[in-house]
Amino acid sequence: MELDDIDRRIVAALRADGRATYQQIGAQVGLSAPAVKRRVDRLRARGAITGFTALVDPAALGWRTEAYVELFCQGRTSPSTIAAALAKYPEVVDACTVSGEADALIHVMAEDVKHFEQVLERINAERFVVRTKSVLVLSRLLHR
Amino acid sequence: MELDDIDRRIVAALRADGRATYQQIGAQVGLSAPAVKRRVDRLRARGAITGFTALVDPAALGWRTEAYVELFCQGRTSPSTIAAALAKYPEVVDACTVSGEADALIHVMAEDVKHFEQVLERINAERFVVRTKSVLVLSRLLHR
DNA sequence: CCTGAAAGACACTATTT
DNA sequence: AAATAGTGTCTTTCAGG
Repeated sequence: MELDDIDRRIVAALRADGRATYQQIGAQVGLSAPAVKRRVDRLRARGAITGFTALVDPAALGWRTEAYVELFCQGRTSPSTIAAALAKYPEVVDACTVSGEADALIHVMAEDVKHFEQVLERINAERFVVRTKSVLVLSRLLHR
Repeated sequence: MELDDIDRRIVAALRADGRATYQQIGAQVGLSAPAVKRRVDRLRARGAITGFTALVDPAALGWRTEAYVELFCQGRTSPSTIAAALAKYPEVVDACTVSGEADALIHVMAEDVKHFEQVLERINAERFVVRTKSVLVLSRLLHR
C-alpha cells in the first residue's frame, strides 16, 4: 500500500480538479493518458481514492445552519452502536470518537436553527446518549 | 439563486459520482447531455457547485492523526485575522467561528501526534491566540 | 429552455517495446 | 510498467423548435 511520487502527484491533481482528464493529469506528471488511468484504477482498487464528488455551497442547497455537537454516552457504549444510530440522520455529516470528556464529536448540517433543534432533540433521545453540548457555526473561515 | 428540482437532482448525482458523464446524469434526470452540461455550467457560474474533487483515504496519504482544536483569542480578534493566520497552515483543513466560549473551532490533519503537536505549538504562538483546547480523533464513525 | 446532429476530444483496450 | 494505435464513447458547439 505504498504510493510513489507520481501517485501522490496524480492524487494532488485529482483533489484540485476531480474532473481533470487523464491527458491533463498525464501532462502534469509526465505520463501518457493510459498510464495515468491505470494508476488511478489501482489507487481506487487499493482504497487510496474512495470516490469523486462535487463540492457544493451548502447555502445554495438551503443548508444554512451548521453545528458541532459533543456526545456524552452511557457507561461503555460501543463506537459501532453510536455509528449505527447516527447513520440514520442525514443531517449528521461527520462523526468520530474523540479523546477527552466527550465520547463522540459530530458535525451537523441543517436547514435552519429550528431544524437543527429538532435533530438535536432526536439525538438526545437516543437510549445511549446522556447529554450533548453544541456549538453553532457562526462563519466559515476556511475549508479545504 | 434558486435551484429547481432538476438542478437538485443533478447536484445529487454529481455528489454521488463527481465523474459521472453528462449522458449518465441526463438519463437519471430525464434530460439530454447538452442540457445537463448547460445546467452544470450555470450551477458552477452561480457558485452552487464550487468544484470537483477526489475523495482520498487520509491514512493512504500518511495523514494518520486528526484533531479538533478550540481557539480562544484575545479581546476582539477579527475573524479575518484568524482566517489569514490559519490559512498558512496546510494542516488546518477546516476552520469556523463558533458560538460559546471558544472563538473558533479548527480541524487539523497531521501525519502523527508529533507532527500535530508541532502545528499546535505554532498556532498557540500566534499573537492573538490566548489558549487552545484539543480533542484527538480516535476513530471515524461516519463521513459524508 | 430544450432536443438533435455533427465535429472534435477523450477514454479504453490491445499490442508492442 | 509505459508508449502507441485504433475503436468507441463522450463532450461541446451549433442549428432549430
